[in-house]
Amino acid sequence: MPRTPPGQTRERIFRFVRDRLLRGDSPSLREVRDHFGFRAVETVRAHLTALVEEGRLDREPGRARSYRLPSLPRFHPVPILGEVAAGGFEEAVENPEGILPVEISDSRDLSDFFALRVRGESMIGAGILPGDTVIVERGEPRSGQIVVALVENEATVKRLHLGPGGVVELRPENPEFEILRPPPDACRILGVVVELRRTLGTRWRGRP
Amino acid sequence: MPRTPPGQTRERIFRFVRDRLLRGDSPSLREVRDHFGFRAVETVRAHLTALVEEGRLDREPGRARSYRLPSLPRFHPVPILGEVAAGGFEEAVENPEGILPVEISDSRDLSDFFALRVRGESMIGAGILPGDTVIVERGEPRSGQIVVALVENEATVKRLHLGPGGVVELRPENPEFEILRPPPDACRILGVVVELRRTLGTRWRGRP
DNA sequence: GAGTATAACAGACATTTGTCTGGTATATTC
DNA sequence: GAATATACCAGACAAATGTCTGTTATACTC
Repeated sequence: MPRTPPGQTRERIFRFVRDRLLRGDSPSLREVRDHFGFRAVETVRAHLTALVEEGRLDREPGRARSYRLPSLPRFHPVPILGEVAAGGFEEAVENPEGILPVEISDSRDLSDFFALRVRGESMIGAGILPGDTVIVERGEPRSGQIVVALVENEATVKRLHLGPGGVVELRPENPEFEILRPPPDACRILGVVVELRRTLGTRWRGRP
Repeated sequence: MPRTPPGQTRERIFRFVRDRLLRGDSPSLREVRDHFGFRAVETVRAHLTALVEEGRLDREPGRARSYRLPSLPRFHPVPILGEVAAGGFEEAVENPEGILPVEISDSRDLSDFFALRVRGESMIGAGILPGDTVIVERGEPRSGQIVVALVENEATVKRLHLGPGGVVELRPENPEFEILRPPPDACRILGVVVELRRTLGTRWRGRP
């Protein structure tokens, strides 16, 4: 293998490893060696060790395939809930429609998160359309935040307003919908919407 | 280790491995063994082999830490472009602001995808707000699709309408904005918006 | 030219990790 | 009760993988 200008091969190795890691598949030293046509494992190890020292990679010594991207946010499994309404909340978490990988800060409690598909057009004014997926964190919501609430056995996305004396208002962002003022015991705030995802397909092309 | 009811331990092992895999970290047999307090590696191997036969896990024999989730959509690295405007497009791809893992079908060409942060309020009617991140696939757009276009050296998100004779219309979805009818040589359609992501609130979110 | 840093190689070595063969115990089924 | 299936254990083994030590060559600096 001919000698290359300083840093050039290292950059190519970094990109190769990075792309493999983003696919969830950490390569072994020999796999990297073979990909670049090196003849010595040590060549790869030297480059990777340098990349770790530069802070561009992380690793655990003496472990197979342990290189990681320090800058890459870690994905955590968040259950996509189907019918929260009928059963209890915990049952819904135990039988998710699917799992969605979501970036969550390490300081948060993973079990506080879930995802929900949006029904209805009541939040169009906030850019939340039917069919969107919202990611929700359970916990005490503040006034003004967009929340998921369980009202009359149905999960609904609205903006929360807390009035004096603990009066709860759930405000839609669509003039065609009414503000909900449920009595405290008929309404349970499930959590705060922290992220929204939408896949654009062919379904709603040309919507007015 | 006491004997457990059939299937129960296997379920727990599956969940443990699944969660580790979603964090991008495939456990070794001995790591699983230690986590559950087994004394024999073979116990774990038997369970995992069964899970593979049930189709709940995938693996490559004779490879370290090679268990995978077959159901998990594969995430691919998509560059987040900063300033497309100034420089050329290829330069922007080479120097991304960050990398965003995106679910992409295997039939697509990974290098056709990029992500862009939305500026301006011209697409509020389509539920696309400033600050949102759109994921874009390069390629020939069809009339009616939401596209990213390069007009007067600035990337902009609009709905595309192709009129007779190849007339290009870029329609905002906000009554306060005008329809753009750029001459063909002053407008380059970069691609079609296929996904949208929005982070709400103060939750931490890392950018690599 | 001497010194130094970097790229790449060579090959032995140690550890991690997966594989295999056989065994014990507890249910369930016929 | 015999046969069968499953959960778990024990320990040897082999393959994959990371580690180490030493070497050669090229480029740059003083």
